Amino acid sequence: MTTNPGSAAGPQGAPRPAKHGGVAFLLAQLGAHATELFAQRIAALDLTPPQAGLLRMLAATPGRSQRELADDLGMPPSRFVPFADGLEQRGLIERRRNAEDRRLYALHLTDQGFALLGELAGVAVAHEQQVCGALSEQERGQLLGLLRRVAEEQGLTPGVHTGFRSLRGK
Amino acid sequence: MTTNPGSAAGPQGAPRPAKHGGVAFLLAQLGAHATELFAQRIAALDLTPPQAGLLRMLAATPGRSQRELADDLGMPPSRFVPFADGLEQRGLIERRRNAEDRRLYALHLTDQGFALLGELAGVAVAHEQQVCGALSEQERGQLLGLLRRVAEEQGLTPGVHTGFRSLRGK
DNA sequence: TATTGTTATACTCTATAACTATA
DNA sequence: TATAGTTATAGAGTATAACAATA
Repeated sequence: MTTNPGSAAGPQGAPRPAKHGGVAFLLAQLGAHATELFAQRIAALDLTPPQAGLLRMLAATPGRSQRELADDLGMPPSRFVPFADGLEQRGLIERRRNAEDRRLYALHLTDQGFALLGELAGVAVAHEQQVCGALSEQERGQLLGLLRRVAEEQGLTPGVHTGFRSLRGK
Repeated sequence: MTTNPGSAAGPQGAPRPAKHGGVAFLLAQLGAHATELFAQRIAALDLTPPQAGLLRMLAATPGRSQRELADDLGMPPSRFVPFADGLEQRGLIERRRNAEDRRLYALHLTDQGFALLGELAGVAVAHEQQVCGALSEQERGQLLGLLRRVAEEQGLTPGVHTGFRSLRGK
């Protein structure tokens, strides 16, 4: 179809400069940016975003099964295995057998895991500062409130997100 | 979980429950979420987020070289080639030779490309509504203002983001 | 010699689907 | 029979680097 339809903003008329983006676009853009900055920071701890995510999740609710955790992280169980292996070999997490149902593992942080999580918290603070540098303390609170409302309404689980598509730091 | 072995709360004291996230974390979480919803919507147009991104970029500033565009999209030139091929074969964009420097192509939208961009605009509106459903009109404006300030201070180019890591819609 | 676009290739990542052990 | 974890494997996606044409 060459003749076409549609919108007039074509070859001739001034095409809307694809306005530079509404809230949704800015969220996507800033989200990717924040994720990238965070990935760079935690690379110093030899961690990737999904690894940091698992450590946080295990601190929040220890003893969960691999399948549950894999689901929360948005990865298939088969991928979770080598993913957890890496952290276990580094002594950051450990797999304990569940006595009641011996098919399941119960994953826990080790002392080393908790220690690293502590460092991670420090990094997160610096990261937050860097990202929010443009805003006053008050505005930061305002933004936080709005984002929380949106996140809740969208049905997102606090503290976890399945958006870490790649396992590599970047 | 039953026995709940060991301390649920870390080696000793209660570890901060990895608080559910500051501004930076929420941006990452919501950004990934918004990107996913958008990808699902434009799949109906047989487009992926980076493809939609290129169409927008070509509407905003036509005639740019492949290398420039590839850089903006965060992909190596070698990956841009088959990426552009797909859109060209669908008649959405066209490669014109640059008379001044014949090494370069000048990429442009075709009429079909403009038409599809029009449809895309409609989708974007619906997407914005869905993501901002929790907020009043006023709050939406407030959020938009805050996000723009952050984006600007972070040095992000309006309208483009390199965060589309994968070529597939998802 | 440097740069744009292209192709070739090797490598990583990923999902799917078998396989085991428990239930 | 169904489920958690694991392993194997084939396919897709990716970057690196060589190449051709132009500057």
